[in-house]
Amino acid sequence: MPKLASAEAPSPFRTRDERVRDREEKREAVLRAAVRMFNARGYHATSLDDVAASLGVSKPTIYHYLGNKEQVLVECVNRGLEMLRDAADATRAQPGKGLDRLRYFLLLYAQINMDDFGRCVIRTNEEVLSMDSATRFRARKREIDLFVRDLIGEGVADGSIAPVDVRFASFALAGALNWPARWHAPDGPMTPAQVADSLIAILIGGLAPRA
Amino acid sequence: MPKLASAEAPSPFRTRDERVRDREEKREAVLRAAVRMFNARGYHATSLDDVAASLGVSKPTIYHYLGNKEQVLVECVNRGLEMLRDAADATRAQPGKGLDRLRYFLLLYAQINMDDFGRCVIRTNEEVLSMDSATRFRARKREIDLFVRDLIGEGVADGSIAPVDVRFASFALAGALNWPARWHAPDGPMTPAQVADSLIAILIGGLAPRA
DNA sequence: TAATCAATATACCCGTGAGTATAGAAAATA
DNA sequence: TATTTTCTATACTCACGGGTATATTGATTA
Repeated sequence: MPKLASAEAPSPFRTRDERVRDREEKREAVLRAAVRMFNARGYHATSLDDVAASLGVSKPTIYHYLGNKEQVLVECVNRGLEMLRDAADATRAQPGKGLDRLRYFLLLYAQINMDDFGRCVIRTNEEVLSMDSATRFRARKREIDLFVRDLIGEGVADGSIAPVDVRFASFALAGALNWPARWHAPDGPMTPAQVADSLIAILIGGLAPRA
Repeated sequence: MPKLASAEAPSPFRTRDERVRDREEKREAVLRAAVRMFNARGYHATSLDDVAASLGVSKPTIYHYLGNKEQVLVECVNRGLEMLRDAADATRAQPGKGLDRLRYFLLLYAQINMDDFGRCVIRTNEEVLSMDSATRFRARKREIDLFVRDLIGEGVADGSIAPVDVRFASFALAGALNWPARWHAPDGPMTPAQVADSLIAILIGGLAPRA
C-alpha cells in the first residue's frame, strides 16, 4: 500500500533524486534569468541583485548556487557553446556535398545565435572575462570557426562551393549570421528559422545576378 | 618688422585662433584616447581616470573639455557616424549601376568599421546610452541602413543585382562587414582595404559556384 | 531527540569609479 | 597693475554593486 502512492499525488516529501533535480532546476532558473538580463542590458550593467530580484529571491541565494558573477556568465556562455558543439556533431553525421553540409550547419548556427544562450556567446566579449576564462572561451569559439573552414574547404574541394578564400568566407558567414544576435527580436514576426533561411540564401547565392 | 616674424619661429604667444585650435586639439586627443580604451576594454570597464592617466593628465581635465562620461562616448560615436555619412554622400555623387555604387559604398563602410571611431559605432550598444542619446543613435544608424537598402533596390531595379530580399540583403551585408570591428587587429598584416575587398568579393559572388 | 546540513534572508563591508568643490598658476584683458 | 578667464591638480563625496558574516528555519541523519 505505501508503495502504490508513489505516482499518485505529488508528495511534498522529496526523495534524494528529486532534491538533486530541484537544485538543478533552480540553478538553471538563475542562469536563464541572468542570461536574459545580460543580453538585454549587458553584463556590466546587470547586477546580481537585479537578477535575484527578478526571481523573487535575494543575492546570497545566487551565490549559493553559483560561485560568483563571472561564473554565472561563464555558465551561460558554456550553454551556448554546448549547443554549437552539438550542432557541429550533428553536421558531421550528415551526408551530402560540402555545400549541403555547410548549409545544414549554418542553419543551426544562425538559429542558435537567436537563442538566449547563443546570443550570449556572441555578445560576450572576452575583455570582460578573467584571462583564464577568456582563453578557454577563445579556444572553443576557434573550434567552431575551424569547423566551418573545414566545411568550406570540403565544398571547394568537391566543387560544390566556388574557389573562395576559406578564411574570409568563414568570417563573412560568421559576421552575417552573428548579427541577428543583436537585432533579432525574439517576439518579432519572423521566426529564427525564417531569418536563418533568408540570410543563408543570400550568402550562398551572392548579390550579383546569376548569368 | 614685427609683422614678418609671424611665420618664422613658432612664437610661444598664441593668438586667439591658435588658442581655439589648441583647445580643439586637446579635446580631440581626449576622444582618441578614450575611444581606443573603450574599444579595447569596453565602455563600462574603462574609467575616466584611466583615460586621463593615459594622457598624463587628471580626471577633472577631461571634465573641463567634455561634460561627462556618456558625452565622451557620444562624441566618439558621432565621429564614426559622421564618417559614415560622408561615405554615403560620396556614394551619392558616384556614377554607375546599382551594384557598382553599392560596392563603392561597402568598401568605405567596411574600412570605417576598422577605424577607431567606426569600431566604436559598432561596438557601442544602445543599452549603455541614455534613452535620449540612444534614440538619436538608432536614428542615425537607421539612416545608413536605409541608404544601403536604397542602393540594393536600385541594383535590383537596373538588373545589376539579383532579385534578393532587400531587407535581408542589407542585414547580411551589414553583419559581415561589421564583424571586422571585433576581430580585425589594426596592427595585423592585412590592411583594412584588403580585408574589405576580400569580404565584399565573397558577398557579391556568393558561395555557390557560378554556372 | 540531538546534531547536522541545505536553503534562504538580513545586514553588513569595501573597492571602484563618476562626478565635484576648491585652489592655484598662467595668460589675457581692462 | 588689477581683474578676470582658462586650464589643471588635489582631494573629496557618494552611490552602486560584488561579495560575505551570520542568523534562521526546516528537513535529514545519527
